[in-house]
Amino acid sequence: MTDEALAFPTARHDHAACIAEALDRAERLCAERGERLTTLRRQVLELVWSGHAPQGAYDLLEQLGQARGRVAPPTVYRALEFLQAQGLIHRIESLNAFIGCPIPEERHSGQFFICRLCGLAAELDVGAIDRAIDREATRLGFTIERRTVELQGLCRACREAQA
Amino acid sequence: MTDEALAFPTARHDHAACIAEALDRAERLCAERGERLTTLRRQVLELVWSGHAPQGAYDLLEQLGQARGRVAPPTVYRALEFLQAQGLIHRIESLNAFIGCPIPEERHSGQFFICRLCGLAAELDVGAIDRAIDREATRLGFTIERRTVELQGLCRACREAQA
DNA sequence: TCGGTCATGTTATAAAATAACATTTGCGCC
DNA sequence: GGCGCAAATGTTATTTTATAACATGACCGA
Ligand SMILES: [Zn+2]
Ligand SMILES: [Zn+2]
Ligand SMILES: [Zn+2]
Ligand SMILES: [Zn+2]
Repeated sequence: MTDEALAFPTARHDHAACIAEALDRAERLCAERGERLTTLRRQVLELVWSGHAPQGAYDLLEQLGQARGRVAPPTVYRALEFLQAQGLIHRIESLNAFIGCPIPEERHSGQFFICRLCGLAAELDVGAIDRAIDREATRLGFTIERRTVELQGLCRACREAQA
Repeated sequence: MTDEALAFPTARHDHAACIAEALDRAERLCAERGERLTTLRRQVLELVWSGHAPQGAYDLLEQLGQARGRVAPPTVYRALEFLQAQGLIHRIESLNAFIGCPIPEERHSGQFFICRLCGLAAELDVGAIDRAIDREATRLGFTIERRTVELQGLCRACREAQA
């Protein structure tokens, strides 16, 4: 993150700072809420934040295995469930994968732009998109509880590299 | 469908007509395109259209097993792949399920409003939503290839029944 | 330090999807 | 009609993703 939260992650930004900031915010948030960000949960969050590309649960599982020996699926899934409940990560439905949330303080669903070449994903929270959806829901009499907005394609860098 | 295409399916509409129309349009479309809507594919499409709730691949597999004995997963998945390629069905990512498309003639992604109580799903193609997303993509320099917009919650009927 | 709750470990299994190869079917061509 | 190819389906095995159920351990207040 570090300032480019809610934009497409640039190729060369200080990602160590992203990770550090994400972990700090997670600590603060959990403290405020009286929730326990245990070592395991913190490790999983750190792994999710290892890049700006969504991470699969079994990738995380394997990486986690390096840090601690032998880890079973429920270990990772439970941590992911906690992190999701706290709004610290989002699940990308179209990829069966997870990504860190740059603005965990506010509850939201976000819109995800995901590049199929470099794998990077940008989370945005564009009011205009939400409002267009809300208007339609109102017209239908539909009460929205959960939103999934995922756009896949090519990011600017990858499209330019293509040509 | 039968007229209420792109609206929330009403509790008591002539669903037999929906199915018949969907199958007719599929026949016509495939004929136009020189594609083969085989018996198997037609059966799977009919099963997907058995209601307006998204159907899981293994549900379809089981139902298909009634018509023909012993069916293996690839059989159903291949039919679903074909139907998707022809735009006759959409995959609902957040449910790992499939639903019939009411307007298969036009290529589109659609927005899905899915009720968590009755399970019904409405496909809409709201220009305002697409445009709001497109504007953001342009701003980012992102080229969209595939859209996933799924809203889950309560339909009007279920919300009213709740109260 | 006791007792309860929440977190994690462990084992097994369910659910969803695909790979790889064999067989059959449909269809144009002779 | 019979031949040969390509597409569709069958078959078997396996991969990937996710959860159920129960055991053990850590933390925290009384
Ligand atoms: Zn970063
Ligand atoms: Zn977010
Ligand atoms: Zn109907
Ligand atoms: Zn559609």
